Order: sequence, then C-alpha cells, then structure tokens
Amino acid sequence: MAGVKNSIIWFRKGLRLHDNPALLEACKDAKHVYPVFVLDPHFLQQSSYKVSVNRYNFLLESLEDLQRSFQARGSRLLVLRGKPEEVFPRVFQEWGITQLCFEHDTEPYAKARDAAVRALAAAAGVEVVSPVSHTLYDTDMLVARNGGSAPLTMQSFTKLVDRVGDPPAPAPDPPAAIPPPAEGMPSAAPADTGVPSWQEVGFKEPPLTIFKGGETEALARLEASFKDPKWVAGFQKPDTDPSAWERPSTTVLSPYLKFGCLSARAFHARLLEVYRAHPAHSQPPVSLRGQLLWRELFYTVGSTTPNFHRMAGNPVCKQIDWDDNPEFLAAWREARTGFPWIDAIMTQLRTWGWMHHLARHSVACFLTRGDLYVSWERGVEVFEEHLIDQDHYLNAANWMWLSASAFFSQYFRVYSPIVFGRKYDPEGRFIRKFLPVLKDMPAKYIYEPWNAPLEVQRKAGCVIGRDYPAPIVDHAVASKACIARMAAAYRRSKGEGGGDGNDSGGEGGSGGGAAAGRKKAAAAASGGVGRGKKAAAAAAGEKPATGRGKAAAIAKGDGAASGKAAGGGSKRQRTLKETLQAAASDA
DNA sequence: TATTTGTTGCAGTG
DNA sequence: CACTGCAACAAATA
Repeated sequence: MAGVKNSIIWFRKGLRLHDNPALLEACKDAKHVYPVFVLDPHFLQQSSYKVSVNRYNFLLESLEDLQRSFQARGSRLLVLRGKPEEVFPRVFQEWGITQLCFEHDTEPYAKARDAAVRALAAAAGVEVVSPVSHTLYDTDMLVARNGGSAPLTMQSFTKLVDRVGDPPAPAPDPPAAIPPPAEGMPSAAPADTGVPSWQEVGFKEPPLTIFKGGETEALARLEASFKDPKWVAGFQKPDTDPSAWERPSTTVLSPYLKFGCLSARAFHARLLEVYRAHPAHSQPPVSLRGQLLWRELFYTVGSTTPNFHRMAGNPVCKQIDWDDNPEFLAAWREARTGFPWIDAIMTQLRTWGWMHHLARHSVACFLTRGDLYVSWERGVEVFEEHLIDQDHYLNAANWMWLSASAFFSQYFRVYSPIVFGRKYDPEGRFIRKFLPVLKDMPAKYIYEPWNAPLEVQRKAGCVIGRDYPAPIVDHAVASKACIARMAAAYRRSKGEGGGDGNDSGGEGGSGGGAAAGRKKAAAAASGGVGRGKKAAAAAAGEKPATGRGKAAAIAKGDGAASGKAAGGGSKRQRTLKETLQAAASDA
C-alpha cells in the first residue's frame, strides 16, 4: 500500500522490535518512518540523576542493536541529542510529521515529559498514539477493575489478574522492510544521529559489567533459560542461590525487561506455553510468572501512589526514625563494612551492576532495619546509580519491603551478614571472587575474618584493620537495637493512625502497647505448642498442612486461655489500603 | 473477633 | 532434618 503519512516511532524504553505495537502503528500506511531515540540530558551523569557507566553503556548497546535491526530492514535509527521538548517541535516541522508513536510510560518523569510532548504534538497537528506494552496489563485498567485503588498485597493482586484474565498476546513482528527516513533531512543526517560511545557521552571509566545490552542478547538469554523447560516450570525464587555468580541461579532477564529489550508479555506467553506442558509447575508468587506479577504489582501500586520513592508524603510507607549516619552509609556504599558477605555483594553491584535478589535482600536489610538503621531512601539512591536493571517503582518497592516500611512488616526477621551467605556458599567462593583480599582466608573464618587468630590472618595475607576493615558494628548488638527501634517506630505509627492528617483518632502509643500485650497473651494461649506442622497434623488427624497455624486448634482443645487478655484494643488502626484510598481521593 | 497466612531469618533443640 | 522459641506485624479469612 502506498504510504500516506510520515511517522515517528519514539523509543525510550521498549528497545525492541518484537511485541512493539507503537512501532507497528508507526509503520502502518507510512511513507517515511523515523525511528528516534532522544539522548535526554536528564538521564546523564551531569544532571542530578546519577547513572553508572554500566547502565548507560547497556543502553548504548541496546541502541546499537536496534540500529542493526533497522538497518536490516532498510532503515536506520536516529539518535537525537537534546531535551525531547526541544527536539520534537523542530523535527515535526522539518520532517513533515503527521503521527508520533511511543510506548506508554507510567514513571513520574516520563509522565511529565510525555504530557509536554503531547501538547507540542497537538500544537503541531501531530497525532499521538501511545499503546501499553511495557507492562503485562494497562495498570490503570487494573486499578479500575480493583475498584479504584491499587492492590497492596500479592494475594489480592493475584486474585485481580485471575479475574481480569491473561494479558494481551504479544504484537506480531514488524514488517521485513520499513520505509526509511527521507533523504536530505538535516536533523536526520547520518553523521549526527549515530549511537555515541560511552566516552563521547562523557564517562571516564569503562563499563565492567559482564551483561550486554540489546534485544538480540535478551532473546538469546530467554531462549537459553527455556532450553530447560523443567527448570522453568519448577522455578521457585526463594530456593535460588544468591552466591552463584559463574552461572547465576536466576534468569538475569531483569535489565532486559527494564529497558524493554525483552517484552514482559512475550516472556509471559512463553511461560504459559511451558506451564501447559508441565501441569505441576510452580505457582505465584515464587514461580517465574510470579516474578512478572511482582513487577506488575509494583508498577500498579507505584504509579498510583504519591511520593512512592520517598518516605515523606508516601501513604503506603511507614514513617521510621532512620538515622542520618554518613559514615555508615559510606562504608556500606563503598564495600568496607568489614562484613565480607556484604562487601562482596556491594562490590558485585559496583562492578557488574547486578546481584541476585537475595543478595540485595542481605545488603538492604543490613543498611536499614537489620544493622545500620540508615534510611532505605539512601539505599534507593545507591542502587539507582549502579544497577543495570534499576527500575523506578521496583527499586523503591523492594527497598520499602526490605526495610519493613511497606508490603512487609516482620521486621524481627533479620538477615545475618555472617550466616546467610554461608548457608549457600560455605567455602566463600563468592567472597573470594569479589573481595580478592580475602582469597586466601580459610573458609572457617571467611565470613567473620575478625575472629581468625592473627597468625591465620597473617598467613592469609589479610590482617584485619590493615588489609581489610574490622566490622563497623557488632551484628548481635546492632540487630537487637534495630529491632527495638523498629518496634517503637511501629508503635508510634499506630498511635498516629496513618499520618495523613485525617486519622481516626489515636491514643498516642498506648494502643500499640495494648495490642502487643494482646498478642502476647494469644501466643501464650497456644501453650508452647507453637506452629509446628507435625503437632498440627497430629491434632487434626491429617497430613501436615502448609502452615504454622493449626496449633491454635490444640490451644483450644486443651482449654487454655481464650486469648482475650489485656483488652483495651477496641480502637482499630487504619489499614494501608484505607490510607491509600484516602490519599487518592484527596488528590 | 479470632485465627491463619505471608515469595526468601536465626539459634537452639532433639 | 523438623521443629520451636524468639518477639510479634498486617492482611486475609473464618
């Protein structure tokens, strides 16, 4: 069909040709298609937004891959320099553009940027088409289907998507030939629109990550994982090994999902295929599909919550009295806490820009509620700079989770910076890899080298305090203190009843105490039987159930106290969901 | 209202 | 390896 329009496909995320509905729309009936990426100074080191060379180069590699893909289809990618709001009015006019297509993006910066560009397009008489393809679903639709507010738990989210049904199928591949930009357009001059190198962008140090950007690499990585369908079907996230680095125990598809080199929908569709062939497959939240649902949940909550990346003014975030401790923060950031497991992970972050999910848990818990009691917001900033898979909503959500500020509240479950890693890697291979100064430390001491006799330290060529720092805290002491401070912060937040100024009346801390007393009594009522599976099964006369729960039946059976003691708890705390709804309706 | 459940804690016991 | 105590949270469920 003869082309009748000149269109721009504006790449931002979604750096791929597969499952790209915006690209298909741009190609439809087009005379000239202009594939554009704008190197926005907002995302450069020089601006307030910090980005490591690892992630920036991952972006550049992804653009080079896109460039090759367009060249193979008789076109080329145009990398334009400048702010989108300044670039587009110029090229709209110069290229005679009638349509602008880009993938919908729900991040705060993107929303503002896209609103500005939409206004400029409208002023120039340019039609805008902006389909959803970064997430599985249109997250606004999910919110609407959930009654106007985002779900806040995986359980409720899973129910919601079950009700909504499978996400849309991936879009078909683009045509084998794409009408190229017109000849002789100054702003599209090949000499000025190539993909720059990291040096040209202004970085001084080379990227060190082992992961290469681009759609081609993403699809190859996906295929590599799916070569073993049994592994895919049986995947359970909590069972994967955070210390595996030669062959990571997870897919490492996150950076490709972040930049959209891989379509979440394409990934999801492949998973459903495998699941059909393996009916006994694992389930959300621990399955591979569950990982995509976590991403979806956090995009959904994040995009509807004000100040999601901060504590203040964030209605889902517990307000906690974190310490401002620049020394602790610097030691953590610079991998010199004196805990080899923590410092090795932080070194992996700074060199590779990627760590296993549970490794992130270790260092995040350590920085915040576990040991250092530094705000999760500082952790967000460090991860935001270094992670190649840094993703605005996921980063904030996971930090809130680990710091027990939102989504997760069992703050007394603290990761040990010594024993957690040792469970997976008793020889300390991971530590030896990323902290070579400890490579000759005997396995017995490698997670706590300060306990090695001086003679052993000398022999290993690593004397604590000289070659490697002494631990900055005593974990046993620090974690106890942190738990106590978390308990106090939780009590305060109960007393304040939600903190949006519209609270349902508080009794200033005493409510928390009463509640704690009630719980204690309830625990006592279970008569020390606890939550054991065997005891529960014996009582119920059945095989062990999944949970800790049935002990309660025993408690009832032996006539122990009814768990009603220490009353006074009639006042009910406002739930997170209610707080969020109130915040949403205020807005 | 009471009880159970929640992607991923640890130390101690038998 | 299974279980319990630790000290005890918030949401979902019954």
